[in-house]
Amino acid sequence: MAKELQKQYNPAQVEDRIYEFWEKGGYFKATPNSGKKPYTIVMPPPNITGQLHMGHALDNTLQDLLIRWRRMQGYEALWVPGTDHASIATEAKIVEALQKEGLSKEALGREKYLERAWAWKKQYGGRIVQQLRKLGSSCDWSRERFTMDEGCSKAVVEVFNRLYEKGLIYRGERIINWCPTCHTSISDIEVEYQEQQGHFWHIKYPLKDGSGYLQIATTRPETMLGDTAVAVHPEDERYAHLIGKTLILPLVNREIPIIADSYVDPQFGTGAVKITPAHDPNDFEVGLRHSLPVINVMNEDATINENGGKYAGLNRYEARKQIVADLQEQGYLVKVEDHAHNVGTCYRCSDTVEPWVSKQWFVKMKPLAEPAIEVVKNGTTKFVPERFDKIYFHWMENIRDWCISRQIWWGHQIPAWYCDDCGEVIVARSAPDTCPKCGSHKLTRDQDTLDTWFSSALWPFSTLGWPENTEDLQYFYPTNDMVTGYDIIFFWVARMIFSGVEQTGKSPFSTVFIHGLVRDAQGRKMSKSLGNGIDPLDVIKEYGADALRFTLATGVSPGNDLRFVEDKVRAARNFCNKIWNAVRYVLMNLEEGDAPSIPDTLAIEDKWLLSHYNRLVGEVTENLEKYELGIAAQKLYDFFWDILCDWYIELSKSRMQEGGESALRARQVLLYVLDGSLRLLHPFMPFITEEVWQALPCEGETLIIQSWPTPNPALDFVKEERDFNMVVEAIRAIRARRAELGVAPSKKARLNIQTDYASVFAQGAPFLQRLASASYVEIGNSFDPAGSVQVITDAARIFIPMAELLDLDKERARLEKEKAAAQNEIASIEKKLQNQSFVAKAPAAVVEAEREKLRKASERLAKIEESLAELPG
RNA sequence: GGGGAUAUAGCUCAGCUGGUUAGAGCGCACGCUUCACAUGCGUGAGGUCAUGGGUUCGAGUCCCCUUAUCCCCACCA
Repeated sequence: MAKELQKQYNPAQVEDRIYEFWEKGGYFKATPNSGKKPYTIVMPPPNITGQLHMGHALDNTLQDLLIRWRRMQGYEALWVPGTDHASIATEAKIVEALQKEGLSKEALGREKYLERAWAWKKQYGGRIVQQLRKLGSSCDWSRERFTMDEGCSKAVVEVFNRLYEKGLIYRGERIINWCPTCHTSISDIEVEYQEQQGHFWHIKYPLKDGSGYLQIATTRPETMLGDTAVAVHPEDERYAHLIGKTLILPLVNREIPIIADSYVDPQFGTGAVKITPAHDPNDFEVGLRHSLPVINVMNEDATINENGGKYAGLNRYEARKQIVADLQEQGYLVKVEDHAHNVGTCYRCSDTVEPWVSKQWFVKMKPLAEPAIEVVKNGTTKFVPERFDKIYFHWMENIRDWCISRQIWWGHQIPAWYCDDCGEVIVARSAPDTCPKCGSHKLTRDQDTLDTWFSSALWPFSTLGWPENTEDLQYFYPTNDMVTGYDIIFFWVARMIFSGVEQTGKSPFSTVFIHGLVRDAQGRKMSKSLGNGIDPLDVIKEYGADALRFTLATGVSPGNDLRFVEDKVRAARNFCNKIWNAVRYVLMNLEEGDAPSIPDTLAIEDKWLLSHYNRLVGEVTENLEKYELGIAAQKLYDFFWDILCDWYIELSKSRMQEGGESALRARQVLLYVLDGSLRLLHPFMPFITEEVWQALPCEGETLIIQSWPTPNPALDFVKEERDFNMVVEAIRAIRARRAELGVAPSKKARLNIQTDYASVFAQGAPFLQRLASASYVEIGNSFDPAGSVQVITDAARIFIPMAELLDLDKERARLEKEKAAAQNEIASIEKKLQNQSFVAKAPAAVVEAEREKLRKASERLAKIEESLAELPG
């Protein structure tokens, strides 16, 4: 960079080159048993179907920030990257691609289909991984994994077998959520409920003995084809005499009993509920309690099957229409009401999900949930922010069995075989060739695959080599931080915790750092259908990856959503430019042999800067430890821009011009503070800090592995910091006064300073000249106020001889105003200090701070009064 | 039905375990071709910290009520 010295930072010329430098240099690689303490993050694997979106950008920025920080702190920092096969989403894409060629997966056959799928994965699976590099993600790519690679697949088979052996996986005919479009079962959490405007149909079912009717109400009349009972509440007096009697199901003419079950709410509807065990989860339960037959009336594509008699073949909506029409015609329909109700939809395709009875595999959750609750209760694993543990507990405590089988082909095929001869079920780690029960060789493997989250649940340890007891696993597991969005706590985090605890005996991570969703400027969720998504790659192209990262990391408080506002990115880009130019300034003044160091002799402003810097080091580190990344970033920004650039660099200019020892020392201090600041900024903005750091005469080849600064008590120059603040305050006050009077900055003026801190102001004199337009600075005990504009600070009275601008009346009015303000301040502090309980109960430091404030305000007031008294006229 | 979040300057948001004269960026006004940066510099205007109570020597910060917006869970057919 030194040669070019462009005025503006151009990220496009830097980022790819720096990334390659790091990757080729092997700086992202972690080595087990290096003698350092391990620090591990396992990346939430993005779907191979996906493209990088803002959510990924946020998630990975936070992870990279933590990894880079810990790496610099001297940990053996490992960030494991990888991708997820995303069973349903990927299958949908492949099927779609096949359709375009006029093919179907059935026509192709499973084997050929899977070949196509793998080819597809090969072609697109690397895309998002490349995009992650653009962000600056410093993952150990040599350890990149895929949920369907050999190792992860082995882990899946192992876990399935273990759980089966323990009786925690079972196969059964249950009611599940069926998506007719995706053509598979989905788990309870994959169903999203949407409120829809529907109807409430009141239908009368005739009693078999001809003594009348029982009226029921339903939102889904088509399911009556599968009714096997009508239920009433056992204590409902209206219906007590009917319990045990038989009804004739209209249209179908099936005889069904009237049963009593407390599930029925007598207040709701008619107080009588049609029971369809095959098509409603609650009815299914009722059916079990009363041993009712289960009559499935639907096909996989949600058309009515042969059990639906004349309605067979109709889709669910046509069937509903027809049935309602027939009921009306035959006089069974009593009335129709409007009724808003929630309809379950598929979280992938949004089609209406059908509760449907079928044979599926399930994980028994209760025994797994208990220890998983325990590790969060006892603090082994913590949520940041804490409030998410409540959500976690609530879900875990009310968990139902997990349906894990999916009727699709892309994924981990279930390691279960069925004997064609005796029907024996064999779950095994590898394909068996004989049936252990009957000896038959005719075995057929289960056609289903596992829920994609089944393999994701094992991700923190399967990626480290489990079930083998690898070096990586021993050293890096359990991992430290899991960084993910709150939307995925149930799908993933909870399942990783119970899987980790069950399989490895350890919770997979100590902290779950939860972030929110990235929304658009109006606060709407970014989505394809709204077309309001902002492509992070576009942002990187326009503003640079560092600007994007800084934007995402600042103003983000844990767990809260954040709005993506382009103005913020622009501000971050400007900050990059500020860093660039600060370094450029130093390089322009650099002389042979300069290096970062703390000279033995320090000027007051050097100490002022170093003291600020030293405090920053401590605070930023503390903020990061508490996951307050946004606060840390804000502090770095303020320090760099305000303290370092606006003040120190400006102050240093006089010294640079003078040259000599003083200039040398200024350069050393500047280099020292820049070196440290760039280290602190590196996790937030890795590219520019690396680029610029390498151009500085700092020791070492690359910033990425430099040590993280630690506070140095020798740099706490409390007195000098306070003293120099008097000069800063004076400069500000003079500038303000001049601006108020409309004096052009180019118009220099003499400053006569009356102060009790003569030596401090003597040291500050050159700065008053440079930064407060002083032509000459004189420090003395008293000055003739005549013809002078006055500026009063806590520490000084400053006389600016500008007779032509002096309006005595205005001057007096202004001084009176300042006097009143000072008096008010003093009064309020005195009131506090006179309050005995304040002095007694407040911490000593707080009381002392109040006294200090009072002292300063009093000094100022005295000066104002003096000025007023001296005012001529 | 249950739980949670948010409400601070025109806009977007900080404000950690209670003690600041309540902050930042953008925007706005005024002034600057100051030899790192106009993606800049200086100065300034702008806030009853949603309402009402309470705890406390002291509350934007803790507790309760109310209002508004948003989210999650449950899913009475």
